[in-house]
Amino acid sequence: MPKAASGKRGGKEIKRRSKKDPNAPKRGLSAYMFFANEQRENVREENPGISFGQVGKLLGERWKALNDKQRTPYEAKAAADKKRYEDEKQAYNAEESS
DNA sequence: TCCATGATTGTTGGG
DNA sequence: CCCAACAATCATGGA
Repeated sequence: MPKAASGKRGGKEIKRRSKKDPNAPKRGLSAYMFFANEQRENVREENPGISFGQVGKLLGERWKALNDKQRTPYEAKAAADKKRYEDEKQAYNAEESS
């Protein structure tokens, strides 16, 4: 029964679905997004010519290689971005009432 | 009330 | 143009 295993996010069958809502209040970015934004340059700089597969995986590895304190700045960004989403959500809620 | 799921975010690089 | 691993997220809804 491939239906998630309770607490843990079960699988990895993720497939982005364009938009399903009218104004689609997109969520905020994730800490990893901000981390990638900065590391992408660094990682790619140390590995010039590597494909995304290498960068992507490598990126994720060092992402966790950081300490919670190091992720803080990224998480902070994610939190700020989330707020951004809240705003969209509000507009979405307001507009929703036709 | 609680859980789970879905939708989304961004990187690179290529078919 | 879209997807692919990588990670987080976290708000919403369905029971």
